[in-house]
Amino acid sequence: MTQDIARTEKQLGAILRRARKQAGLTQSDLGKRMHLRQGTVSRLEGGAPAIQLRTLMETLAALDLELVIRPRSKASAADIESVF
Amino acid sequence: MTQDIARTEKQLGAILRRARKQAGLTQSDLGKRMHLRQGTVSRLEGGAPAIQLRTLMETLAALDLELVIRPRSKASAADIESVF
DNA sequence: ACAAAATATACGCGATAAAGTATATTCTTA
DNA sequence: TAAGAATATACTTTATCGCGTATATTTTGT
Repeated sequence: MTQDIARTEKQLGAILRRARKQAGLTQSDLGKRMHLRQGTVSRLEGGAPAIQLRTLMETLAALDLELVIRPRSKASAADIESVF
Repeated sequence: MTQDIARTEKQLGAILRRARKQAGLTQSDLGKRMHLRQGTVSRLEGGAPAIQLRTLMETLAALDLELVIRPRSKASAADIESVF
């Protein structure tokens, strides 16, 4: 699964956490790459809604990820939380 | 063209602006859909980096868009998107 | 060219992010 | 099960959000 859909902050956080772990990084490691506190990374991954956009974009860059914006796919169930 | 890559806040803003116009909405129209002021929509579309994540997610929902997070495309042979 | 509509900015205000620093709590794993 | 590591929380300070409201500056249509 190289593509993950995020419609909520929580989904987005879960995706980022998985990507970070896959890269073998701790929150502190990742934070050091972009001047973010470990605690800030924790909030982002936890799905805090009031995180700043800059923080998200920096994190994506640090994890070598990119954002794709597209019309909502209809096929998928609206229910989410299906994190294994 | 149904998929737009955003690696910076400015790119993201431009994509949202295009989607809004395509939906035939003004910034005020869009703002009313989610309790955001016209001025806030303006900043988001302008690429302000300190916009809050919640604001982005609400805007995506109001425009019936979704976010996809994926590894950065290499732009070489692996770039499947540029078939057009 | 002009009026109307749309968008960009601005100010005060309450709320809150993120820094800096520290500690508590929850995993790991030897 | 007891470290040790990783993650979640907390407090103060500084900066900025988004609101409400208003206005300035484009952009659009006739």
